[in-house]
Amino acid sequence: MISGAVRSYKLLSDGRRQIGAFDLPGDVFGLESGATHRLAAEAIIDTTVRLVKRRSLEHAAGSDVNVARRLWAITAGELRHAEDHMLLLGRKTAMERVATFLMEMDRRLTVAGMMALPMCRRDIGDYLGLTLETVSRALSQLHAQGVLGFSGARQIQLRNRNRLRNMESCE
Amino acid sequence: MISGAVRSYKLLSDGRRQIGAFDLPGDVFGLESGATHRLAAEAIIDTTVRLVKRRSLEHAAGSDVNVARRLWAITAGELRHAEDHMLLLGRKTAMERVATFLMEMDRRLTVAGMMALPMCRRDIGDYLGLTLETVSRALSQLHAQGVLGFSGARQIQLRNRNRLRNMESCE
DNA sequence: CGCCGGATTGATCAGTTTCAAGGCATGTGG
DNA sequence: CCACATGCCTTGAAACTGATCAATCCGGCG
Repeated sequence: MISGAVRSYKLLSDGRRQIGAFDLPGDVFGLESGATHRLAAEAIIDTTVRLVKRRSLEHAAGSDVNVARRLWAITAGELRHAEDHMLLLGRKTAMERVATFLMEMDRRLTVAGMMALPMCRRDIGDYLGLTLETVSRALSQLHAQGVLGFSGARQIQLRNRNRLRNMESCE
Repeated sequence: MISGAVRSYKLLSDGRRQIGAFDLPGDVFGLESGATHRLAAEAIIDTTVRLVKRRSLEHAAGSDVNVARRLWAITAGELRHAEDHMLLLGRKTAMERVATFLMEMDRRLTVAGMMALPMCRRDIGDYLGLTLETVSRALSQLHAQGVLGFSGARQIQLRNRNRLRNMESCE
């Protein structure tokens, strides 16, 4: 992916949604070993992606061991993320989830001390297995504690990363 | 894996546990593309596994394209399972989780109409992001409804798979 | 027979969701 | 330039689901 932001998700028949990952510039997504699509993907904001045909990938993987290794490594990286995320969804509290989310996004998209979130509160909730209200309340609480500052709802500055790291409840 | 049953899990520092997968005979587990271990794995019952050295795998993958493809496919299969499980953990109700669990185990270990669960209620809870009490209550309720029968707490016979499939709340 | 770990069941509690109201920014048309 | 509509976000109160705490129960085994 070149620029923008994408959400990859699954839906239940009644509309409940679980976002499995947010894809940001530099990420590879939609990669598949088998035949069928696993997750739906949508751009959240204006997005530019680089398309690679399955055919040409298979060809390259078949002829070059390093390409094959690289493809495997990408899938393994996604699996690692999914395993971390299962721990979050199954066992963390709402505040721990939001803290973990902020640390992840800080790592991936903070520039010059500011983090510009491309997604709305509902998307964050569907990523963390929470409602948008619970996400909003957690962010408000962190703001009240001085852990973060806002410049508009989606422009966030982390003021106390240590505090946040403690709230994450890591392995 | 030859025989037995294994649980693969992650722990939080305070002991909360999330089981990412149960591995049963025929499954490959512990496969890794990078260097480090991602999940801890423990046998639940007496278990026999076939060990393969990382070194020899890497060698085989480097020289044989089909082996490389197969390794990638195994990791991709684990990713697919993790994505389904994130949907369960993030968005399904307790009863839907238990129903999904029963359908999965039915597929993987029912023989002659009986399913012999190798894991205790706590393990099931830690797999489904629930407490052991909630799992027990859901199973009791299904028993009362005639959806399943017990012969001892871990010997289960599914009597109404259609009903169970409806409770699963699939995609 | 009596012990022991695992399982069930009951009562209460707490965290998150749900429902509802209102606020704030952005954009559009008069 | 202002009035107003719209989408997103915040906040409050009530309701609910699943967690916690606690008491048995059951089955296998020494």
